[in-house]
Amino acid sequence: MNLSNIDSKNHINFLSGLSLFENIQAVEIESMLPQLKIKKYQKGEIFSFDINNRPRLYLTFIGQFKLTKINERGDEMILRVVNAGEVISPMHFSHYYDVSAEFIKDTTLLYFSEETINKLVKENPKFAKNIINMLAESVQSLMVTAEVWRLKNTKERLGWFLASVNNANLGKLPISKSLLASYLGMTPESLSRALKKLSEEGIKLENKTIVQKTGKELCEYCDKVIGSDCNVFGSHECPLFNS
Amino acid sequence: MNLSNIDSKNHINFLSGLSLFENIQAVEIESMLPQLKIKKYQKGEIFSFDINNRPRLYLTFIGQFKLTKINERGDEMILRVVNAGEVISPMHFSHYYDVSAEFIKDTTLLYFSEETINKLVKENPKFAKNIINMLAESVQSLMVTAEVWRLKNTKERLGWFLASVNNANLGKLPISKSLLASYLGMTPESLSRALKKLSEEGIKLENKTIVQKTGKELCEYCDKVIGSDCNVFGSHECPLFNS
DNA sequence: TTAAAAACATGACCTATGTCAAGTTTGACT
DNA sequence: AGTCAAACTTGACATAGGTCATGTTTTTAA
Repeated sequence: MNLSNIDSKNHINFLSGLSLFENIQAVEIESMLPQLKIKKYQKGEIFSFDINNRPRLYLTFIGQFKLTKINERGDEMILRVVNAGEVISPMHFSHYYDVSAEFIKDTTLLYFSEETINKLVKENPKFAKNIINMLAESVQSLMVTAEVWRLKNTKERLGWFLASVNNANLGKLPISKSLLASYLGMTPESLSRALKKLSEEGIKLENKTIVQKTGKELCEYCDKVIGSDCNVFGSHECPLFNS
Repeated sequence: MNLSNIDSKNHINFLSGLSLFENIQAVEIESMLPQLKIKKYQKGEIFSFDINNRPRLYLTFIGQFKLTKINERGDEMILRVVNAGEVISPMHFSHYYDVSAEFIKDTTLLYFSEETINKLVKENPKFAKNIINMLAESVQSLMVTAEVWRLKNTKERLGWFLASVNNANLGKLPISKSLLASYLGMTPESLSRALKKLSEEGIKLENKTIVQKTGKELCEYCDKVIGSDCNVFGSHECPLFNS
């Protein structure tokens, strides 16, 4: 796909807003544009990161998709829900690891090839640092996810997710309930029941928005990683530092 | 702790054998030694990666420990079992993430401070690439672990672990059964029962060593990521490519 | 070599969460 | 506005795997 001037401007703006391009000068980003490829996907489409299109780094320009693994029995695990502005780099996965993207909304992905990224890492220590930060964040988020799955029951998992949404997304649920259930590793039925229990504690969902009775109920489900986005984090009001 | 000449030699040999120092010249490694610190721990000791000693990168010179998270109820999750020659970099974790190391054997850790590592990343693109590879491996291994926990039952989890040990470690179990149970997210009782089911399929543990009836039984539990270490991987004998 | 402790195995029972089936609500498209 | 499909809820029931109690084997230490 050829890029018009307007597209180029848009892409430069988009890229320079990403933390992956923090401290990278505009001229330098501009010089990368010829290597930038674009691909559009429709809602519902499935795209497999196989040997031909895994060794890349993808940037979500517009849209939303889920990164999933499916086993022989057909059980699905959602590794991550990727939103506009987020990056995934299957080029850093094992050569033999199969993952698929299933698009939740119409989506436009931008991507660079592995060589382009590796060249940049070699030539620009700041970019290397940004890649390192991105991977470190993936590690962190996977460790937290593992913990949530392993040590929390359904109600706690849901509470944890709502607490994180409340901090990061102003209480607006970014995904549907059934997708959320799958992401949290439970059935929609269990999510429904968990929500019922939470509503007894004063935590409700009204029209995809989180509503708390006093506004503090979700604090019980917060942790230090998601809490660092909260405006009372670390203060005397924050239960995480008062026990 | 001061380092003798002999220690220095040992450490240089040790470091240059790590994939983290691949393609790094011996002189360069030598120049880093003044920044290298050493700490010894005894079996059973617990060490918390808190604010004072998290911003580092640790290299396991001798010994074995488990990286764990514990929740309020006291349930423990093993994130990783770290063996001699392996690296962990809590400096790349979130500022607020608490993890502990519990030493399974007497252990000697070497470490560099965050500044030392970051300086090296800045100055040496090859080292930056090695750090990126290390983090990418962490991401990969956490994704696989998540999949194992989420999509496999106890028997399959154990089978998967035995298959990976069989490929990577010549069939010798590197940890005790109760530690393994905890690592696989089940109770020792469940592991015992899972082992019983596997023995009906011709897979047994004799004196911490895996014994298979025909030698192919574990292939059923293999996947493409752990299989890439196997000597029949990808050939017509390999069930992963024959279905 | 033996005693004590730790690790492991086995059975009975319990519980969280999955499955299935039958509604009910919501939302998208004429 | 009305229709249909999808999303969600609720109840009855099933089951994998946890808990607890007891017995056996292995390891450690004197």
